[in-house]
Amino acid sequence: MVMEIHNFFESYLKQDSIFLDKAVLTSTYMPENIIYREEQIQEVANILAPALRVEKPSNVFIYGKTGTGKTISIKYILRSMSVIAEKNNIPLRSLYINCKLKRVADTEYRLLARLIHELGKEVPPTGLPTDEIYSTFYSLLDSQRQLVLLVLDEIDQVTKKIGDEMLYNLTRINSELKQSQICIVGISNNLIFSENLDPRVKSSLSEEEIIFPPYNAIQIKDILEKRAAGAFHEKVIQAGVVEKCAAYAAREHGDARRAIDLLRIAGELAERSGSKIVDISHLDEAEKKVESDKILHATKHQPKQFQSVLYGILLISPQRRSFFTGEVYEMYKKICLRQKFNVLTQRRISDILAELDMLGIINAKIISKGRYGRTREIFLSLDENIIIKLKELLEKALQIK
DNA sequence: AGGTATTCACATGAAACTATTCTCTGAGTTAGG
DNA sequence: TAACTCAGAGAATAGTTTCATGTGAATACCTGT
Repeated sequence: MVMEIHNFFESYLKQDSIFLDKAVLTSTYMPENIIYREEQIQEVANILAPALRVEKPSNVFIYGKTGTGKTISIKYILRSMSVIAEKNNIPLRSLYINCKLKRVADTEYRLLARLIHELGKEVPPTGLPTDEIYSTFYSLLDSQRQLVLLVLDEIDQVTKKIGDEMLYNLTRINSELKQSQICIVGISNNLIFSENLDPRVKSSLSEEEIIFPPYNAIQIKDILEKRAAGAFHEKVIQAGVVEKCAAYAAREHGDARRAIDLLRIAGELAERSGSKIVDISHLDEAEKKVESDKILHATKHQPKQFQSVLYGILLISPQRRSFFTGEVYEMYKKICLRQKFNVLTQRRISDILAELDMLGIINAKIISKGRYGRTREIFLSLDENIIIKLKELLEKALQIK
């Protein structure tokens, strides 16, 4: 047994990979130059350039859907700015925070804690009053003369959870600081994000706005080709694969990241099956895998109650094409009783259903049945394979049967 | 027939509560001098 | 007397409950012909 594993690793090592450098297809990879985004990068650079003279640039807001190159562009700019700053001894500091990361920066406290961490000081994960965290942050910022570029990626996620009060505080930091200056760059996926923001915050935060339009199919194809050339050995990718991949992503509002992910997974699947090439069939398989992984992963880390609701839906769905909140709630109650979980209120279930809808696991529409009330009409539009896997997962998690 | 008023079955929002996790503080305890 | 322990106070957070209010259109109920 041990020997077998040993042999497996030996031969795994010997077999040459179809990948030249897989890292090229990951989201952390930084290309030499970013194509089709030159205009936007120049614009942002124009706005932020005063930072190099230690003058406070205008706050910037960047909009654009997922996979339109926002994050990578801003990182690219930050990187080259800090290179220059270092060379010329400019006290410039850039902080990049992704606000969406669960349990890292998705609350006011944690976001600040994260910022402090980036500034090189540790702070306990909980237990302290928020004001204290604020003052630590202030004093840390003000400890020396410097200009801080604060990039908040997916900023809409924070506001959704904790309101815009903290953004207001951030915009006011400058007046409190004696030595330093801070410039905020907000990045948002949501195009109408700033509309339901406190007007004061809105005006001071979005002094400048830049929009990243989606890529079209041709652009995605070019991007993919460039990446593929770096990632795979020559002649691995079969004709038409890149094209199809691009077409698929273009259909989904020009999301380049998805296209790149898809290509990477297709490559991994091909490699795992021992193939020397990547063809369309691998791509199709990858597409399915991405979808099912997304859903399985999302459900796996949810609380029991959430899983119970989903299990209830799975039990109802084979018989019915669509069903309503009340029915799901009844089924859910039965499950809880049987498994001796405590039963949550319908109010909560309503929220859980909304979350399931957000995750794309169910498809819910709010309809009015006139005299017979108003409710969600729920469809479960998952592939048969995924349903089976999902059911297995849930039964295990909930210890059913 | 045509118009309007009701009414159902939830949706949606806000606030408040609960359990858990964590820090900090200071009293009490211990061990060594 | 310094070092250690440990309970209790105070905070933040996720998940939930409670209370309140909103809502779209199929029906019930009128009205006048």
